[in-house]
Amino acid sequence: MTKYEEEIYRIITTSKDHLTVEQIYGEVKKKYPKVVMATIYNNVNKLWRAGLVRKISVENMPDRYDRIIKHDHLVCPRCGRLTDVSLDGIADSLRGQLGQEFLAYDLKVFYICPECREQEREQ
Amino acid sequence: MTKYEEEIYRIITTSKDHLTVEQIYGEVKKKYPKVVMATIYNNVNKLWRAGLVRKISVENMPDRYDRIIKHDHLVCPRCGRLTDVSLDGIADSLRGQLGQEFLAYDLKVFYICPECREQEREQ
DNA sequence: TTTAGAATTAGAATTATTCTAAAATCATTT
DNA sequence: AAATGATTTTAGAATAATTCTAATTCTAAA
Repeated sequence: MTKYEEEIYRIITTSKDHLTVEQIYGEVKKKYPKVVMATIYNNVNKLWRAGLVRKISVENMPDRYDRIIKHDHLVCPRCGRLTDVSLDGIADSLRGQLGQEFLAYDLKVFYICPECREQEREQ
Repeated sequence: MTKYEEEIYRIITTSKDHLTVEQIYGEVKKKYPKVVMATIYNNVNKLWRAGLVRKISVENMPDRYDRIIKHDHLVCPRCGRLTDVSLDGIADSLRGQLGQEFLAYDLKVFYICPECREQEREQ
């Protein structure tokens, strides 16, 4: 691993949030102020292709990066907030219903997050 | 509905495939050769915001559009092919496990499609 | 040290998408 | 049918996101 790979890997896997390349860029800059965007792209893609980080795509939102460890996501369509959640039994259910092997699955549940629900009440 | 909205809606909802804006553009052009890309973007976004079509985002693939009718997707990470599939019991399982209401969910199952599996065997 | 290979940089190039203002179209009222 | 105002479409510029390329720097082995 090169220093940037290592740093970017560390940032993605230790962050509580789900970071965009823009945000990762901001973080890497704190330690290596001269880094350029191309390096962030190079390295997140490398990490992603190597299966070391996970990329999360949601319609009309920038891609975000996450640790690999298996979990699902709640997505608030109002504010874009992602929340980790672990749902049981999905893989078993898929295995039962699909007549074939699968590699992985990706489950997003859309809901209005508490903050947005609160805001709505205020209006 | 304007003529383009109508045409684009028809194209998305009657296609067997899951079309990109590029492909929708190609289709609309058959009937209205002078149409420009901006019109496609305007109208798919309008349809999407109105909840009349669904947008599908998969990492490292262009967004695609689909009919609204509820179903899940198999995704082949090799070739990008999307296949419709209807999986039962997911919503119930979510309702049981989440302590809160949700709006919708989005489930993608990654698998190597028959064509790609075949290709692999040939090598 | 020198050198070969990999990593990083800078910036250009490409692609995707949005924005803006003008032109065209449409529906409605006169 | 002509005039009006509202909406839609167009063209092209502007912006944003991402990739590419070639030059430079770094690293580690000979």
